[in-house]
Amino acid sequence: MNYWLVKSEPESYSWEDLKKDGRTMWNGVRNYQARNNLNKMKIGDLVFYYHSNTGKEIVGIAKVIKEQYPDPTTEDNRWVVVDIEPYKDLKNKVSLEKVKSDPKLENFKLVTHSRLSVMDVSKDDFQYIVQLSE
DNA sequence: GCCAACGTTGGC
DNA sequence: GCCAACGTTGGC
Repeated sequence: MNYWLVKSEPESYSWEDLKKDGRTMWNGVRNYQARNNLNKMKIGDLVFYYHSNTGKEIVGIAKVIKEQYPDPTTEDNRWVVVDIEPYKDLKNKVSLEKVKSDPKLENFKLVTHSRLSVMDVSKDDFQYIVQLSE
């Protein structure tokens, strides 16, 4: 079981949209590092859902329900998608500000690789952030 | 809305 | 293979 974090601008597709839809295809990734992470996702993996730009906070946890397949929104076969569904709301959202100010999370990729849109999260960090949200 | 950081592209 | 130019992301 692995843990991940994906970013989305709530203006284009928010956590609420995902809950309304029940599931979604995570398309639009056009970055190799992010794509490589999509490739590694397995059914059942848990994924933090982060709102970038507006909110700048982790708002929920999604679950991988379909592993990588070619992105149908492009002819370019380099890119893949996965399907996710909402798994859990975070009781208390965890803001970027909080993540940044927490010395335990100084190596969290959200801070150190701020432009990466799909990143892996260590089990320790995942559990720690879940704790922060309770 | 600006701009820094970073990734990609293409000319040489 | 280098690097300048350009495009995109995301915090502020």
